[in-house]
Amino acid sequence: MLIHELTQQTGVPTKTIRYYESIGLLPSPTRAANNYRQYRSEDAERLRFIASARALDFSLADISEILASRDHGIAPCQRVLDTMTKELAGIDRRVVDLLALRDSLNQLQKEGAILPLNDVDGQT
Amino acid sequence: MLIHELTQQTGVPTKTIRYYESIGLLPSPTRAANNYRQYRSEDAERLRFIASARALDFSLADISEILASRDHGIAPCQRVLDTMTKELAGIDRRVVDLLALRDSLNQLQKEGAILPLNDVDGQT
DNA sequence: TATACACCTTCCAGTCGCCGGAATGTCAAG
DNA sequence: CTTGACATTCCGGCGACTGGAAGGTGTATA
Repeated sequence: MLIHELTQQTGVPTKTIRYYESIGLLPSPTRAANNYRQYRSEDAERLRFIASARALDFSLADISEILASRDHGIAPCQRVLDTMTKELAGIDRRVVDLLALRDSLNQLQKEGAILPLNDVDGQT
Repeated sequence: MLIHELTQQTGVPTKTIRYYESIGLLPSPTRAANNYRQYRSEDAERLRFIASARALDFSLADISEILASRDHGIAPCQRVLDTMTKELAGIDRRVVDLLALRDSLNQLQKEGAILPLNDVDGQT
C-alpha cells in the first residue's frame, strides 16, 4: 500500500508518517522500483497505535519506548511506567481544569459578557 | 516590583515573562535607572490571567485577542468566541479520552501487563 | 505524442511556546 | 573588594510537526 492509502487508513498525514520514519518511530518500509514507499497492514496497525497514544499526549519518546518493549515482548521498563503514573496524576488535574473551563465558557456564551476566566483558579 | 518578585507572585518564570513581553503579550514595563524592569500589581494580574488561560491550553494568540478585547472594554470578537466554542466541543472529547486512558493505565499498573492501549479507541 | 494531473521523492525552513546558556552589568553584605 | 544573587541581551535548541520548493512517476485524455 502507498503512503497515501496509509494516510487514509490511519488519518495520519503523509508528512507526519515520513517524519515518524525519519526519527525511527516507524521502520523504513520497502521501496517499489519507482522508489515509492510500500506499506503492509502491520505498519498501519503500528501507526494507529502511535496515533492513539499521541491523541492521549504521550510523547514520541515514550511511545518509542513502549513500542520497543512491545517489539521484544516484554513489559515497559520502569521509566515508562513512572511516566504513566505521572500521566495518571496529571489527568485528574486536567479533567478538573477542563470541566471548570467548560463551565466558564458556557457561562460566557450565555451572558455574552467579558471573559470571567480570571476566576478559574479562584483568585482575583 | 522586580521581575523576580513577579515570578514569585505568579509562578511564571522570568524567561517566560520576558518572552511574553517580546511578543507583545505583556506591555514593556518602565525601567529603573539600572535598566531593570519595574512591574506594578496590574501586571501581575494580567500575567495571572495569561497563566490561567495557558493552563487551559489557550494559544498565546487567542489570549492576546481576548486581552485586547478586554483592554478596550468590549466583548471578544466572533473569531475568539468561535475558538471558545471549538474548545468547548474539544473538552468533552478530551475528558472522555483522558478518563479512558486513566482506566487503561490503572489496569496496566495493576496487571503489570503489556500495554493494552490498542483498545483505547475501541479498535484492534 | 503532448499535456495535464495526481501522486511520489528529498530537503530546507518555519511554527509555537518556551528553556538553557553565554557574556555582561548591578547591587548589597561580609 | 570580592562574593553572590539578582538583572540584562542574544543565540540556539527542543518537540512535533507543517509548508513549500524542486523535481520524478504514472495514468488518462485531447
